[in-house]
Amino acid sequence: MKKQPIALLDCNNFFVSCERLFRPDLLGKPVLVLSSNDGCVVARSQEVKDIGITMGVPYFQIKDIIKQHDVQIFSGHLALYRDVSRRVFEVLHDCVDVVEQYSVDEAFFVIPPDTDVEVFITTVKQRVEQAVGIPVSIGVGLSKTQAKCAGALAKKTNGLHVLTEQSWPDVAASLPISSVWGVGRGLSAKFTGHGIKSVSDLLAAPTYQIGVLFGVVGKRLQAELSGTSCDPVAQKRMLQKSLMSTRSFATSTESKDVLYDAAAYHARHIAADLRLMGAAVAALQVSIRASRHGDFCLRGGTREVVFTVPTNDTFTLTNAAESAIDALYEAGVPYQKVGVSVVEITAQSAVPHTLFATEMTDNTPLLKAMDAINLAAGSELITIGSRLKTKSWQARSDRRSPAYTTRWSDIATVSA
DNA sequence: TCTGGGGTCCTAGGACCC
DNA sequence: TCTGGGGTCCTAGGACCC
Repeated sequence: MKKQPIALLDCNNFFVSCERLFRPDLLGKPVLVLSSNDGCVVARSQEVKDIGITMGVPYFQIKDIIKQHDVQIFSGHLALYRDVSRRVFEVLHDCVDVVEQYSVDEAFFVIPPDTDVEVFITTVKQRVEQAVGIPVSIGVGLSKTQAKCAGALAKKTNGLHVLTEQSWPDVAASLPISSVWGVGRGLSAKFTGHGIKSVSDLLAAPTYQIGVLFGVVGKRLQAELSGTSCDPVAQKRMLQKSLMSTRSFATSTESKDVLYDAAAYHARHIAADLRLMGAAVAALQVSIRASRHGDFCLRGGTREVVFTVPTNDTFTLTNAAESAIDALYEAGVPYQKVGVSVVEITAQSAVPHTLFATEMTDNTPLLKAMDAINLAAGSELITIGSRLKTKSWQARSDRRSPAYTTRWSDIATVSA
């Protein structure tokens, strides 16, 4: 059977492109987007990359250079980006059958059989860019890993790159092993230590030796790079395996009430997400941490609460989260972060009826109504489990753009 | 003074069993 | 004084990704 090429569609400088969508005056100007709490750089326009500002660098370290080059700054606005992302992939789904969304700004898809690859991806790129207005790149190879390599090359040219059997050996020789998808700092150092510096070096190494030294991860990388796909494009999106909500505080705190409040905030957001997914969970984990950069960096911990029956009930989850805080809290520690996560997510339809729940109240109608109101408001109008009147612990987002697409009051006005 | 948030997968090691 | 070997399952932690 002939191998069907795999493509990767990647939105260019995605968060920056989203901001520019509603601020076309910023096209061609240096723009960057900051993480929550305006902590560090998470997206850069090409102009910002050219200045030499690197990914993930703390904001306070680059304030001078930002001023010097008149860089435009935005606080990360995930709701906006998610909405734009949804539109991008809607168009992609219109173009192809087999699509696997990989992240908020990337998706793999299978090139349909008997298609001219170049023509096909050119059309896809044009359709997305015309319909949504976000510039995208597309790379094509025989595996996801090859497609990622092609995608990187695409960004350096006109946004399209197709690897062929003829071009691949030269490309492989020019690609450092550290640039490969799945090769991070640790693996890269280990590869280099064994004399494997480029993709060709890895392809030339005996497979059994790679297996011994690098385990299944190494063998899979080698196969994928040689054009044998080990990870097919998944047509159906399965239920995700875990879900978490975490946030650093604007400033650290020793207040237990703040921890309660933050834990409840995360728990009810997870509960709402679960209901949206039609899913339930059997356990919830809460973790609290002090600052990573200080005397208390090792303080904190994780606590799990198990439910007798899988649930997505906001009251149950917030109560569990607060009881976990009770167990974890130590007076006198300046806490910086609270996170709540759930694993083993199951479809709600698969939740068994229990023999043990004696008088379980069914809050479903109430919670459904609450979800609908909050969704329509575009913010948390109704909350459960809050103890504090203010959200003083919440992160700073001083330079956040309006919710152009998800909040009625923020819709852009057009004058003609 | 100020360093993100949300995921997946793999591995090693312990508990437990026969 | 002697004290197996092999298997499974679970968990915590690490590496990696966007």
